Amino acid sequence: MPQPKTISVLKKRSEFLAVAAHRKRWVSAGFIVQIAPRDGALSPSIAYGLTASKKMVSSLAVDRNRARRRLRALAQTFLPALGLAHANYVFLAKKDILTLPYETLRCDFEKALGRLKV
RNA sequence: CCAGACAGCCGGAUGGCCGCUGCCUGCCCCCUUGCGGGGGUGGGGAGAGGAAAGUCCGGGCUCCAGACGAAACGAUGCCGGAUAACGUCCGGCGAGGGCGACCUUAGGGAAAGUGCCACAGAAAACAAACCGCCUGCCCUUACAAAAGGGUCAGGUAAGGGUGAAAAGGUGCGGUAAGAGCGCACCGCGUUUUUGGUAACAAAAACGGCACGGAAAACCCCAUCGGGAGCAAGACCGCAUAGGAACCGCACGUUCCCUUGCAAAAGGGAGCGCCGUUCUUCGUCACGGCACGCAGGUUCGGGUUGGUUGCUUGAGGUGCUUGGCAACAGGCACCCUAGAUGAAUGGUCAUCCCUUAUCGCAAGAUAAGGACAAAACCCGGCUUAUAGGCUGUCUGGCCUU
RNA sequence: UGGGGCGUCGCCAAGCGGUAAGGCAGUGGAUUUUGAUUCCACCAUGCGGAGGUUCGAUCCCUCCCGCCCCAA
Repeated sequence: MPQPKTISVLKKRSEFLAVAAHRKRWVSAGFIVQIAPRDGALSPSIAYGLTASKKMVSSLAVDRNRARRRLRALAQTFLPALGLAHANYVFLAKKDILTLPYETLRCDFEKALGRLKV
């Protein structure tokens, strides 16, 4: 729940590529999670990035924005408690994230984070 | 009440919990001489659209380019007005559609020129004779008349058939048969007059039909247009390097002045050459005529961070004045998103609406909530759009 | 942001004002004992969609839809 700032956001293209190159991921119905180790010296020990592409989600900007917001809501709420320290996460949205109930997404989120190790 | 036309508006509502991005602000800490900056933690307030879309036009703004003109290229195209501008809007005109309210309209020029009009048809554009009709001549029956005929000579655009289109239409006269050959009306053209700013309309006279379509075929005429775009542009930081290769250079000439004995040097003017603007050309302007600096092209290498531009603007709302209107003027009030792997939300509840099922009904349950999200900013156009509301008008039916 | 191009049968495609070539594939038949090859025949509710110009549009014009490429 509301904690002092313990997570930050990935913004650079090179950071996204580094996480993808680590090749560890978990696939669920609504999204895909990728994980990579994070430099321990950086002050927030967890960081995440979001991707909603035209190919995987929808060609409409409205749908892509909604998919990204649902993912961001999940990450902001549960990642500080469930995420591993010194890790970078990247979430890729899939088309079904627009229609799945929130409760299902929450269960998938917990399961995916439990399975992934650096 | 039904059907319809036009104009305008809305684009789910309220609340709880948890968040995001700017702005204002209280407190604490750190850096700084100071201005100020950074971090933490509270509070307040703001936060997608009518199309934000497609990127089809027009501008503002910014940078680049020495000025102007012509050609080329592109766009527009009835008339008048509005506007910063437009291919937009408003008001008219003409043409077409609808019983009507109203709607549609790329609508300059075809006697400046070139080209096109397939098939069919005799003929498709300085018209033309296939059938037919008529006259003459000739032949035959049977001398003439009449009828029939002809590898004959003419006349004829009334009739036939073809075609999208056949060279004014209808009627009367006229004729060998016909024909604007003549006349009346209609159409067309020219001229004049009247009304109108104009497009155009109306009337009169004359002409006697001359002028087919098509310019969304080329084209001509008129008007407009310099190019690129906020990834424009500016600043800071970082990094690399002070790279490599190649290209080009007119080495002019005449006169005058100054210094000098002279050689020569400096300055000025003319001609010539070279360079400088956007595809080309021209006129003018500016600069140059040097063995040394600068220039151009290509290759190689580095950065793809931050700040700014960035939201006060042809701005909104209300009242009012002018105008048929688009719109313009005046006064008052208001400040209403500024993100950049890109905020403006997630979730829950109640209500509203729609659909489905159950039910006589009240109602219950379930599913769902149109299109579509700013990316420098405006004015338009086009396209998408569930459901709903308001006003004016038209046609029909019923009742009084 | 700016610029350019393409949609024609299941596939590859020509045509670019006058009734839509051709090849591959498919279907049927002939040849063959059978198959391949070869030969013959058949195969497009109308050229991505909607309007307009024209007598007539795949072609010309306008607006949409889908796809691709280039520059920064």
